[in-house]
Amino acid sequence: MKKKFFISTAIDYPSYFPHLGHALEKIQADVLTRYKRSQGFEVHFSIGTDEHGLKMEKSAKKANKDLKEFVDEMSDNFKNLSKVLNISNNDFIRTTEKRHKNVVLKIFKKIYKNGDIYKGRYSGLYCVDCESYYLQKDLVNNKCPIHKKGVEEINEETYFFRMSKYQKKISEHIKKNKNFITPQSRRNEILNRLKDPLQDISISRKTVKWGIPLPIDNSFTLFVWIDALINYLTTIDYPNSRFQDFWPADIHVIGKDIVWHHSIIWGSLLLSVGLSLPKKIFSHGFITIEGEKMSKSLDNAVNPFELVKKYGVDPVRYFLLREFSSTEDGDFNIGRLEERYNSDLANGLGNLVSRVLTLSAKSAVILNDSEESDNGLSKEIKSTQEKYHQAMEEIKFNEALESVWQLIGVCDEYIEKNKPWELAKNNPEKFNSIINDLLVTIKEIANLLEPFMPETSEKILKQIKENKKGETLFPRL
RNA sequence: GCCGGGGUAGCUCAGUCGGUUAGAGCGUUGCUUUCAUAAGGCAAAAGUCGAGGGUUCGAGUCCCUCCCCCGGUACCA
Repeated sequence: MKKKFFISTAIDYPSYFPHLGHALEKIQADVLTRYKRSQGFEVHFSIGTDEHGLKMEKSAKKANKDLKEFVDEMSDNFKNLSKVLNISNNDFIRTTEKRHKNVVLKIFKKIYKNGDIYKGRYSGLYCVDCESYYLQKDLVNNKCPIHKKGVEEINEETYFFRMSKYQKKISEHIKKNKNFITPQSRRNEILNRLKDPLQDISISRKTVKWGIPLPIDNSFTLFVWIDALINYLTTIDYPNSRFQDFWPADIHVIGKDIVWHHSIIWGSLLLSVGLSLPKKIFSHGFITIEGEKMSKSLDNAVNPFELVKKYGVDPVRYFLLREFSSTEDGDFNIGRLEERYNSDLANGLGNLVSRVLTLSAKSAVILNDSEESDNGLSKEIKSTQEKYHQAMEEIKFNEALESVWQLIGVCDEYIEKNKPWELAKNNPEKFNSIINDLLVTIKEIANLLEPFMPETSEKILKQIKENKKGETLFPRL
C-alpha cells in the first residue's frame, strides 16, 4: 500500500474576487503535493470555499443577486483560479454541499454527547460598523478604536463550546511538538496567548440565517468558523475508509491570520471528538503590493488571472516561490517579476536548455543516463539534490529553487570550459560524453522543477526525449 | 502598554560555537566567447553591518541604553 499524505489549504471565503494571496496559498500547497507524489506518496490535496455566514448574505445583497446564485458564481471563480494556476488538487469542497452538512452534523452530535456544548449568555461590547465584539481593555475612551464610536452592550443567549477544557492538552501538545505550528514565530505567539486562561467559544448565531442550523435548536445556525474547519473531515469522507487512510492530516497550509483557529479551536474540537490532531499547521505570510498592504480601499489587489495571462502560469508560480520566503511576508513588484523572468527563466533555464538541445540535436547524441561512470557533473547533481531535498523537507521553497539555479550556473560554466562546439569538430567521442553529461543534468533539473513548474518541466523532458529543440521556453520580455 | 521578530552593498537577503581582508543573487560597469533566447563566461565597483556605550587579545555575532520598522495581543473571513 502506498504511503498516504493529506494536505489542505484553507477554504476561501468567496465574498470577493480572488486575489494574489489566494493564489500563493494554492501554489505552495501544490508544490508540496507534487513533491510528495514524486516521493511515492498517495496524496489527498483539498481546497475549497467557505460559503456560509453573514458576510455572504450581505455581499449577495450588495451585488443584487440571489444568494445561492451568487455563492455558486463566486465559488466558481476560485475553482477557476486553481485551474488557471495548474493546481493538482483532487477535491474542491464547498461548505454548502450536502456531504459537508452531513459530516458537520455528525461531528456536532459527538461533541454534544460529550457534554462540551452548553447554553449560556454571551455578553460583549459590539461595534455595529466593525460587526465585531471588543473587550473593555481594547476600547479607547470607551469607544471603538477604529470608528471612534460608542459600542453597544449586547447580551444574548448562545451555545458555547467548552474550549477551556482542552487548554492544557493543546498547550502541552504544542510544547511537545516543536513543528506542530510552523514557523516558530507563530508557535510562540500561540503559546504566549495560551498563558491566559482560554475562554469557551460561542458557536451559534441567532442573527445569521445562511448557515447550518443547530440540530439541537433550530433558531440558531452554527458559527461559520466551526462549520468551515470541519471541511477537512468532509473532504476525506469522514468517517469512512478514506478518512481512515488519511487522517490525521499531514499539513494544513493556511495564512498567518488564522493560526489560532487551526491550532486552538480546531484542535480542541478534534480532541472533543476523540480524533488526533493534524501533524502540522503551516502558516505562510501575506503579500504586499509595491510596498503597500493589499486593501479594498486602495483597490490594489493584483488579479491573478490577468497576471497568468500576461506572463504564463509557470513564471508566476516561479516568482511567488522564488522571491518570497515561504513563511514571511513578501512584496509583489511587477518590475521585480520581470527581472526574475528575464534573468532566471529566459537567460538562465531557458537559454541553457536551448543551447544544450541545439548541440545534442546537431549530432544526434542519445541520452544515456544509466551510465554512472565519469559524468563530470555527477558530484554537482548530488550536492544539488541534497540541498534541494533538505529545503523541501523544511518547506523552504526559495532555497530549493536557489539550489537548482546553482546547478544551472554550473552547467553554463561546464559548457564554457569544455567548448563542445569545438569538440564536435575534432573530438567526437569527448563531445558525446560532454553532451551526455549535460543532458543528464538538465533532465535532473527538469525533474527537480516539476513541483514548481510542471508545464516547463514536461516541455524540457519532451525535448530531451525527442532530442530536438522545441519552441522557446521563456521568450525574453 | 506587554510579548515576539527585525534594522548588513542600489534592491532582496545569508552570515553556524564571537576569530584572519563582511558574503550571495539581481542590478550597474569593463573585458570576452559564439553552441544558445544579443543569452553565456570572466572581472570590477559598491557596505562607518540602525546609533551610542560596555565585555574581550578580538564583536555584524555577547551585555546595556536609545532610535526606527513589522507582527501578535482570542470568537473578523
